[in-house]
Amino acid sequence: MVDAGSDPAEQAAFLGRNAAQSLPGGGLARRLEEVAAQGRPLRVKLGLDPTAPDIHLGHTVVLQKLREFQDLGHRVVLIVGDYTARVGDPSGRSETRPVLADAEIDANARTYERQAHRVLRDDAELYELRFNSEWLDMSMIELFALARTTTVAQLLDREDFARRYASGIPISVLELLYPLMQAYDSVAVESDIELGGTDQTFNLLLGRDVQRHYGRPEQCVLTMPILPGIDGAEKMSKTKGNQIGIDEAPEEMFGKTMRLPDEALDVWFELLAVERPAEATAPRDAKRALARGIIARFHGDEAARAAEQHFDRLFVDHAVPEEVDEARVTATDGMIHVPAALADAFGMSRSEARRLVAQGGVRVDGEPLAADDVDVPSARLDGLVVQVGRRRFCRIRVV
RNA sequence: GGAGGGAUGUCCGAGUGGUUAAAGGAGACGGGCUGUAAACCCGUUGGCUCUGCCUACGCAGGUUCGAAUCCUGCUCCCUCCA
Repeated sequence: MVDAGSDPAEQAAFLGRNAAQSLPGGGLARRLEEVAAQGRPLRVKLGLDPTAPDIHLGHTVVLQKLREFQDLGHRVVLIVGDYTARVGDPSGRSETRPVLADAEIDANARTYERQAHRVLRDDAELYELRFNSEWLDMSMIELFALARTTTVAQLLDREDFARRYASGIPISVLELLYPLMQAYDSVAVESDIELGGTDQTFNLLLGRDVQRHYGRPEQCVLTMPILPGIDGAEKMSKTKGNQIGIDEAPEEMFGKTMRLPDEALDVWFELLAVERPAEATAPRDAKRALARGIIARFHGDEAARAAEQHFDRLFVDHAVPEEVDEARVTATDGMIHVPAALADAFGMSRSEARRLVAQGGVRVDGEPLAADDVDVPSARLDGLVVQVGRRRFCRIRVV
């Protein structure tokens, strides 16, 4: 498990080892001592807004940290922001988030909980799930009390708001309210410590102010660095399409990890807490180890091995994968209209299919189709695997 | 309430009556090189029944042989003043 003793100072050092910031300085250790004296575990809060339907590796950095708290016997309070999702966290945003429909939020919330459990321990003593609609669906009077705790100047002090305000990009009052709602979550669940990415620093710290206004003990704040996406540069996010979702197939995870730029290897190893191979290991092999580690966590060792084999088969041996999707296409007078067949098989437009063929990006049995292969005899494709680019495959079945 | 400015393709951003499916960049995709890395080179990037046709520059109308470009109304946004 975790090689940290029960001594508060040791625990604090262990928990803070790969964190970005622990605020206030020394606060975590003090709080650990307090609860130890009271003979209770810490209440460790994490809020997740169910805005995107899937949890990706970026989220797991913080979840993994929560898991470490659990492993030390502390209680995790996971808050699904079903209410705050109706506002949209403006953190790091340069523009207003689109608001989601209720049904969508509910579905996402369920997915989130299920996925979070792939990292967290589902032990009643160590885990508590709350929905913030439970307390945020408050009366105006209560909202007034909350709104009184914070000034506009405080809110506009936040970097992203300040930047938007300065450059004339709209900020809605609703967005201004967001940090207050998140802060109120802390009041409601009596959190001792709240986790989040570094982009959450302001919100997390505001939680302290608001708790103080409500006469509650102020939470400590632990922020984790932001995991870059598979482009190695920008924050991992579904919107940017640079994510690895924890529900993705092992083969996908392996391939995507292998595409990670070398420069990002260190951060990934550290933040995902995957064991690093020896110093001298070549980047390519280190990356393989990283990929195996990631897959082993979510799919198990066996899947990790299989994924690596699959990868070798495809990209080292340049062979066709064992299992490929099959598409049924119709032939007319024994001829197949290639753009139509490709469009159906790969979910692209016919124009796109034409372009790819013209560029030599479509292969059948390793042989590229020629630009004038628009209508071909069905025998040329029937039962064969068509490859588009380097990693898209589909078997064509004429019906 | 008043005055002014803005809305262009996935995104950013040119274009202010005529070879404009719309410069340029980013991203993405395909090819080459490779370690499915980076860097680099080449190409593509609205749709279709594809040497042509259709649809596109916030929405709806109008002027014109011809509009993303001009006019009218509407929607949304920004700035300043009250």
